[in-house]
Amino acid sequence: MDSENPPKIILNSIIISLERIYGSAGWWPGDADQVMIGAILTQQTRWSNVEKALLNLESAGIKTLEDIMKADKEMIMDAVRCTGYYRVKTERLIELSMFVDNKGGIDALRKIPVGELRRDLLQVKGVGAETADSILCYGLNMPSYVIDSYTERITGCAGISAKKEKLKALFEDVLPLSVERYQDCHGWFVEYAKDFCIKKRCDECIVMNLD
DNA sequence: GACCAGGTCCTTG
DNA sequence: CAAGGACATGGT
Repeated sequence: MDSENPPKIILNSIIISLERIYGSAGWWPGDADQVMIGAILTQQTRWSNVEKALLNLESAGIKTLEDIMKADKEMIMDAVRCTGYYRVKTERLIELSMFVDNKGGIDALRKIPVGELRRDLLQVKGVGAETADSILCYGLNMPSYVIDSYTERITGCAGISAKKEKLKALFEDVLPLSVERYQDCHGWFVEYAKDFCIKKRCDECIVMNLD
Protein backbone atom coordinates (compact mmCIF):
# COMPACT_ATOMS: atom_id res chain seq x y z
CA MET A 1 0.00 0.00 0.00
CA ASP A 2 1.96 2.98 1.28
CA SER A 3 5.11 0.97 1.18
CA GLU A 4 7.19 3.85 -0.16
CA ASN A 5 6.30 6.00 2.85
CA PRO A 6 8.36 5.81 6.01
CA PRO A 7 6.94 3.62 8.79
CA LYS A 8 6.37 6.61 11.07
CA ILE A 9 4.12 8.30 8.52
CA ILE A 10 2.13 5.14 7.89
CA LEU A 11 1.71 4.42 11.57
CA ASN A 12 0.55 7.95 12.27
CA SER A 13 -2.15 7.65 9.63
CA ILE A 14 -3.38 4.38 11.08
CA ILE A 15 -3.49 5.76 14.60
CA ILE A 16 -5.46 8.82 13.53
CA SER A 17 -7.98 6.62 11.72
CA LEU A 18 -8.36 4.26 14.65
CA GLU A 19 -8.88 7.07 17.11
CA ARG A 20 -11.66 8.41 14.90
CA ILE A 21 -13.38 5.02 14.94
CA TYR A 22 -12.99 4.02 18.56
CA GLY A 23 -12.34 7.12 20.62
CA SER A 24 -10.93 6.28 24.03
CA ALA A 25 -12.17 3.73 26.49
CA GLY A 26 -10.89 1.98 29.58
CA TRP A 27 -10.00 -1.17 27.80
CA TRP A 28 -8.40 -3.37 30.45
CA PRO A 29 -10.39 -3.17 33.68
CA GLY A 30 -9.23 -4.09 37.15
CA ASP A 31 -6.65 -3.17 39.73
CA ALA A 32 -2.98 -4.11 39.48
CA ASP A 33 -3.52 -7.60 40.90
CA GLN A 34 -6.38 -8.37 38.55
CA VAL A 35 -4.46 -7.08 35.55
CA MET A 36 -1.41 -9.15 36.41
CA ILE A 37 -3.45 -12.30 36.84
CA GLY A 38 -5.39 -11.53 33.67
CA ALA A 39 -2.17 -10.89 31.76
CA ILE A 40 -1.07 -14.48 32.35
CA LEU A 41 -4.49 -15.97 31.78
CA THR A 42 -5.14 -14.16 28.52
CA GLN A 43 -2.17 -15.76 26.80
CA GLN A 44 -3.43 -17.41 23.61
CA THR A 45 -7.03 -17.25 24.87
CA ARG A 46 -10.16 -15.17 24.39
CA TRP A 47 -10.84 -12.51 26.98
CA SER A 48 -14.30 -13.91 27.73
CA ASN A 49 -12.65 -17.05 29.09
CA VAL A 50 -10.39 -14.93 31.26
CA GLU A 51 -13.38 -13.12 32.72
CA LYS A 52 -14.88 -16.44 33.75
CA ALA A 53 -11.62 -17.54 35.32
CA LEU A 54 -11.31 -14.29 37.26
CA LEU A 55 -14.81 -14.83 38.63
CA ASN A 56 -13.97 -18.43 39.50
CA LEU A 57 -10.90 -17.25 41.36
CA GLU A 58 -12.88 -14.63 43.20
CA SER A 59 -15.44 -17.23 44.25
CA ALA A 60 -12.57 -19.25 45.64
CA GLY A 61 -11.45 -16.20 47.62
CA ILE A 62 -8.48 -15.50 45.33
CA LYS A 63 -8.28 -11.88 44.26
CA THR A 64 -4.64 -10.94 44.64
CA LEU A 65 -1.19 -12.35 43.90
CA GLU A 66 -0.79 -12.83 47.63
CA ASP A 67 -3.91 -14.99 47.60
CA ILE A 68 -2.40 -17.00 44.74
CA MET A 69 0.63 -17.88 46.84
CA LYS A 70 -1.48 -18.98 49.78
CA ALA A 71 -4.02 -20.91 47.73
CA ASP A 72 -4.10 -24.61 47.07
CA LYS A 73 -2.70 -25.32 43.61
CA GLU A 74 -5.58 -27.60 42.67
CA MET A 75 -7.96 -24.79 43.54
CA ILE A 76 -6.19 -22.43 41.16
CA MET A 77 -6.09 -24.99 38.36
CA ASP A 78 -9.81 -25.59 38.66
CA ALA A 79 -10.54 -21.89 38.50
CA VAL A 80 -8.39 -21.18 35.45
CA ARG A 81 -9.12 -24.38 33.52
CA CYS A 82 -11.48 -22.52 31.18
CA THR A 83 -8.58 -20.43 29.81
CA GLY A 84 -6.67 -23.43 28.49
CA TYR A 85 -3.06 -24.38 29.27
CA TYR A 86 -4.27 -24.38 32.84
CA ARG A 87 -1.33 -26.31 34.27
CA VAL A 88 1.35 -23.99 32.87
CA LYS A 89 -0.73 -20.92 33.63
CA THR A 90 -1.11 -21.96 37.24
CA GLU A 91 2.67 -22.31 37.50
CA ARG A 92 3.11 -18.94 35.83
CA LEU A 93 0.73 -17.25 38.25
CA ILE A 94 2.69 -18.67 41.15
CA GLU A 95 6.03 -17.63 39.63
CA LEU A 96 4.76 -14.09 39.11
CA SER A 97 3.35 -13.91 42.62
CA MET A 98 6.65 -14.97 44.12
CA PHE A 99 8.49 -12.42 42.02
CA VAL A 100 6.28 -9.59 43.20
CA ASP A 101 6.54 -10.78 46.77
CA ASN A 102 10.32 -10.86 46.54
CA LYS A 103 10.28 -7.29 45.27
CA GLY A 104 8.30 -6.22 48.31
CA GLY A 105 4.82 -6.07 46.82
CA ILE A 106 3.06 -4.04 44.18
CA ASP A 107 3.64 -0.67 45.81
CA ALA A 108 7.36 -1.40 45.77
CA LEU A 109 7.17 -2.22 42.06
CA ARG A 110 5.81 1.23 41.31
CA LYS A 111 9.01 2.79 42.60
CA ILE A 112 11.23 0.89 40.18
CA PRO A 113 12.15 2.62 36.89
CA VAL A 114 10.08 1.16 34.09
CA GLY A 115 13.01 -0.10 32.01
CA GLU A 116 14.57 -1.88 34.95
CA LEU A 117 11.30 -3.43 36.05
CA ARG A 118 10.63 -4.63 32.52
CA ARG A 119 13.97 -6.44 32.40
CA ASP A 120 13.22 -8.05 35.75
CA LEU A 121 9.74 -9.12 34.71
CA LEU A 122 11.14 -10.77 31.59
CA GLN A 123 13.23 -13.00 33.83
CA VAL A 124 10.06 -14.49 35.32
CA LYS A 125 9.19 -17.84 33.75
CA GLY A 126 6.03 -17.42 31.72
CA VAL A 127 6.31 -13.66 31.39
CA GLY A 128 7.28 -12.68 27.87
CA ALA A 129 7.30 -9.29 26.22
CA GLU A 130 3.57 -8.86 25.79
CA THR A 131 2.71 -10.03 29.28
CA ALA A 132 5.39 -7.81 30.82
CA ASP A 133 4.25 -4.76 28.88
CA SER A 134 0.60 -5.43 29.74
CA ILE A 135 1.49 -5.59 33.40
CA LEU A 136 3.49 -2.37 33.17
CA CYS A 137 1.09 -0.41 30.99
CA TYR A 138 -2.31 -1.49 32.28
CA GLY A 139 -1.51 -2.84 35.72
CA LEU A 140 1.05 -0.34 36.98
CA ASN A 141 0.29 2.58 34.67
CA MET A 142 3.83 2.79 33.43
CA PRO A 143 4.55 3.83 29.83
CA SER A 144 5.60 0.59 28.14
CA TYR A 145 3.81 0.03 24.85
CA VAL A 146 2.19 -3.36 24.30
CA ILE A 147 2.70 -5.14 20.98
CA ASP A 148 0.65 -8.24 20.22
CA SER A 149 0.20 -10.38 17.13
CA TYR A 150 -2.80 -8.31 16.01
CA THR A 151 -0.67 -5.20 15.96
CA GLU A 152 2.01 -6.98 13.99
CA ARG A 153 -0.60 -8.24 11.53
CA ILE A 154 -2.19 -4.82 10.99
CA THR A 155 1.03 -2.89 10.60
CA GLY A 156 2.37 -5.60 8.32
CA CYS A 157 -0.75 -5.27 6.21
CA ALA A 158 -0.07 -1.54 5.95
CA GLY A 159 3.43 -2.11 4.63
CA ILE A 160 5.48 -1.86 7.80
CA SER A 161 7.60 -4.97 7.87
CA ALA A 162 8.98 -4.75 11.38
CA LYS A 163 8.81 -7.46 13.97
CA LYS A 164 7.48 -7.00 17.47
CA GLU A 165 10.58 -5.63 19.12
CA LYS A 166 11.08 -3.00 16.42
CA LEU A 167 7.38 -2.17 16.45
CA LYS A 168 7.47 -1.39 20.15
CA ALA A 169 10.22 1.14 19.54
CA LEU A 170 8.34 2.59 16.58
CA PHE A 171 5.11 3.07 18.52
CA GLU A 172 6.94 4.64 21.43
CA ASP A 173 8.65 6.95 18.98
CA VAL A 174 5.45 8.04 17.25
CA LEU A 175 3.18 8.34 20.30
CA PRO A 176 3.49 11.03 22.95
CA LEU A 177 4.93 9.70 26.20
CA SER A 178 1.59 9.11 27.88
CA VAL A 179 0.34 6.00 29.63
CA GLU A 180 -3.28 6.76 28.74
CA ARG A 181 -2.29 7.17 25.13
CA TYR A 182 -0.39 3.88 25.11
CA GLN A 183 -3.33 2.11 26.71
CA ASP A 184 -5.89 3.52 24.30
CA CYS A 185 -3.79 2.94 21.22
CA HIS A 186 -3.09 -0.70 21.93
CA GLY A 187 -6.76 -1.21 22.65
CA TRP A 188 -7.69 0.31 19.30
CA PHE A 189 -5.48 -2.11 17.42
CA VAL A 190 -6.98 -5.12 19.14
CA GLU A 191 -10.55 -3.92 18.67
CA TYR A 192 -9.85 -3.11 15.06
CA ALA A 193 -8.36 -6.53 14.42
CA LYS A 194 -11.36 -8.23 15.99
CA ASP A 195 -13.80 -6.10 14.01
CA PHE A 196 -12.17 -6.21 10.60
CA CYS A 197 -9.19 -8.48 10.20
CA ILE A 198 -10.93 -11.68 11.09
CA LYS A 199 -14.62 -11.66 10.26
CA LYS A 200 -14.51 -9.14 7.46
CA ARG A 201 -12.18 -8.84 4.56
CA CYS A 202 -9.20 -6.73 3.76
CA ASP A 203 -10.93 -4.55 1.19
CA GLU A 204 -12.94 -3.01 4.03
CA CYS A 205 -9.76 -2.42 5.94
CA ILE A 206 -8.96 1.21 6.67
CA VAL A 207 -5.34 0.26 6.76
CA MET A 208 -5.55 -0.65 3.11
CA ASN A 209 -7.56 2.46 2.27
CA LEU A 210 -5.73 5.32 3.91
CA ASP A 211 -6.21 8.63 2.17
C1' DG B 1 -14.76 -31.50 12.98
C1' DA B 2 -11.53 -27.98 11.83
C1' DC B 3 -9.65 -23.82 13.20
C1' DC B 4 -8.41 -20.04 16.07
C1' DA B 5 -7.71 -17.38 20.44
C1' DG B 6 -5.24 -10.15 23.54
C1' DG B 7 1.88 -16.09 24.17
C1' DT B 8 5.80 -18.33 26.01
C1' DC B 9 9.22 -21.84 26.48
C1' DC B 10 12.14 -25.42 24.79
C1' DT B 11 14.32 -28.02 21.27
C1' DT B 12 16.40 -28.37 16.58
C1' DG B 13 18.59 -27.13 12.25
C1' DC C 1 18.57 -16.69 14.78
C1' DA C 2 14.22 -19.10 12.50
C1' DA C 3 11.13 -22.67 12.70
C1' DG C 4 8.39 -26.13 14.92
C1' DG C 5 6.18 -28.35 18.76
C1' DA C 6 3.97 -28.35 23.40
C1' DC C 7 0.83 -26.49 26.40
C1' DA C 8 -5.49 -27.20 26.52
C1' DT C 9 -10.09 -25.31 26.80
C1' DG C 10 -14.01 -23.01 24.55
C1' DG C 11 -16.39 -20.69 20.85
C1' DT C 12 -17.78 -20.40 15.78
